[in-house]
Amino acid sequence: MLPAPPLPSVSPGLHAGFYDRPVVEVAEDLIGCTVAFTRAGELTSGVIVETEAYHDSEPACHAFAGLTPRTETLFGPPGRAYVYRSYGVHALLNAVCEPEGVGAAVLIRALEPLWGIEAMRERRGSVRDADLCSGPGKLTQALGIWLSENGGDLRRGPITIGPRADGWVQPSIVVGTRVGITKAVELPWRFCMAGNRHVSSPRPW
DNA sequence: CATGGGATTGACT
DNA sequence: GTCAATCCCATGC
Repeated sequence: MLPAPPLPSVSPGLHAGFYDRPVVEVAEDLIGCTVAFTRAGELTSGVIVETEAYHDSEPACHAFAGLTPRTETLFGPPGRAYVYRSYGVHALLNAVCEPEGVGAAVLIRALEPLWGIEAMRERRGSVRDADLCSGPGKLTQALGIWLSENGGDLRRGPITIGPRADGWVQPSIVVGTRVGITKAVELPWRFCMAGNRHVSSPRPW
């Protein structure tokens, strides 16, 4: 169960040091935090219910091949948005972690919608509400996040990630292996809010 | 410079 | 369950 939702304003972002830690730790701690984005004056936000960690030491991470034009943001300072195109079709949102010079990020894979649900429905078409943000490509579509947001500061916006709400109760978190990759498939670096209906498939329970 | 492979989704069988 | 869409960019010749 989620606590009462925060006010529908852009909450202050998490402090800079939050992201300057081991990426797997940040991935777990981001569960329950809030992503917000305003496009065309319309605020949409949701609670993070699923994440995955990626690190340049393992081959599933884009940064594994080193610093390239694509991975510039990944190797940059922590607390920025890494947004890239997936399968030529979708935009995927990540939070850059660990010190500058280390290529690491948390992929935001699913949200439980909080505000702007009507705007999400308009952008997503006729899908069940539980599927508005139940996948990494779905949530960027629902919030209206595009590649131009790559490199943005997650504390200042336009995309912000705010802390867990007051009264937040730590839920049980289910750990699993990452989705859709072919390398380093065994690493248990996927984190999901247990039993939450907005977690993407395949569900780890 | 040509090639091929995705951190996915939705439509269809 | 299968499969196409669609494009950035890393890799290799």
